[in-house]
Amino acid sequence: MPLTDSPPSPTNRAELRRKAFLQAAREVFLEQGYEAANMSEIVRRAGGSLTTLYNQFGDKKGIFLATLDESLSEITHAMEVESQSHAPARDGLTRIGIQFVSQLTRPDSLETYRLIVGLARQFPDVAKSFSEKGPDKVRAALASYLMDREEAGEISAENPTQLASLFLDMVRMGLQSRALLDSDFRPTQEEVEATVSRAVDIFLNGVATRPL
Amino acid sequence: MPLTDSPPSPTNRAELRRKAFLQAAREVFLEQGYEAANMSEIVRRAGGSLTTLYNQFGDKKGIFLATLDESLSEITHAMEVESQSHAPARDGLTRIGIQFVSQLTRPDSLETYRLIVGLARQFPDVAKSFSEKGPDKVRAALASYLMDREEAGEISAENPTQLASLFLDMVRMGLQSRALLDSDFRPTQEEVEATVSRAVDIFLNGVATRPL
DNA sequence: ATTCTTGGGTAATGATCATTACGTTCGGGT
DNA sequence: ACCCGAACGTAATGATCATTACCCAAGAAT
Repeated sequence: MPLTDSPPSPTNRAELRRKAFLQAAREVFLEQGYEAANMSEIVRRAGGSLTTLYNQFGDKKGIFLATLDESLSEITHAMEVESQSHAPARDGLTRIGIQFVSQLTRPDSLETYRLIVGLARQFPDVAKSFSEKGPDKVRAALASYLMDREEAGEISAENPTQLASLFLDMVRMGLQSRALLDSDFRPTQEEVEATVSRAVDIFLNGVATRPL
Repeated sequence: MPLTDSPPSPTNRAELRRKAFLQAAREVFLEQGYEAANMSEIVRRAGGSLTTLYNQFGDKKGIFLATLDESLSEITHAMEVESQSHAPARDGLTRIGIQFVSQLTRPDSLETYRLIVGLARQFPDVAKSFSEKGPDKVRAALASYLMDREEAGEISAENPTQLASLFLDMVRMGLQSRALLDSDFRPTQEEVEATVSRAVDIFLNGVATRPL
């Protein structure tokens, strides 16, 4: 287990190696997938040697989990929703939606998600930890914002968590599911905004021309 | 290319073999994933021999594509949406939604989807063909139903296709995304109905207590 | 300077398959 | 009963790795 204290000037050699390995491994896993990824390729890109790689991470699964951890914390961190806001519903939802979708359709978020979904059977713990750190957190944050808006009398939110899920799925999946299946597709900022704005419309007011 | 005519009584031997291979291959691919799937294991389960397997399908990718085709047509066929219906919006949407979600959360639909998503980078053509045969078809069917409902004056549907996507994503993803990450999760009929009914409510009337 | 530890480079080692080759057997058409 | 092509079963063949062994260099500590 790496200690955080190190001699002042000569920055921990091992630490540098580790960073380089993680960076390279992440590239390789995202590009090739878990099975197809080649340990030697990682070393080729990171420099260093197979020996060191194995000493630091144990085995292939070990280094894979380590890279996932890094990717996850990066993604989920960038998603710390601004749900403390007391902005009016339309504004707040739009802002949150755009933030959320932009984050999820970044190429490496997508690739990471592909990996996790593909391996959910093999590594259930990874998938679970992802759910908790990512989706669950965002949903909870949005739910609390919705409750705030209900108190303001703008909306009716009996079941805020379920409602939050519905909204997130709505803004998210149009673009994400397309992107998941077509790895060349990358939505523009305008597309993101248009999708979100349409979703917010429907979420708030529905499509009925009269109560149905 | 296999001809469809065969001697009346002695049902085409090759045809039987083919069915058995496809069935076994599908099991193996869904259980193990593409890379990990073992050709000999397929033969072990199907009976017959490696030689015959290769003669019928060419190579591993070939038999994989063949099984995918079968899975897809099975799924989409079962979903030949009752979009010809002229039922009132709430009824029609509810029925379509339930049908759709039940279908997609079946274990082998989920596993098939996992496989395709995981391989989208490696075999873009597979992912594309899946999109066309599956999602695109369903979306189009729903869009036409929405237009019908617009003519009936029940809803306003400027952009029916986009609207269809939003609705489908809404009903679908709550359960599907949970199931994708947790391979043990299987929604009950009640959960499906509750989710869909809530989604239909919001889709039709929104959550706003007054126009926003 | 010398030992000691850790990382580097290269080449085993051992598995695990996809894919093919080969000699045998079987069914059914004559 | 005889023949032919299609299946069988088994065992190559050849790749491709994960993982390990070995031996050498360099830096730190003594």
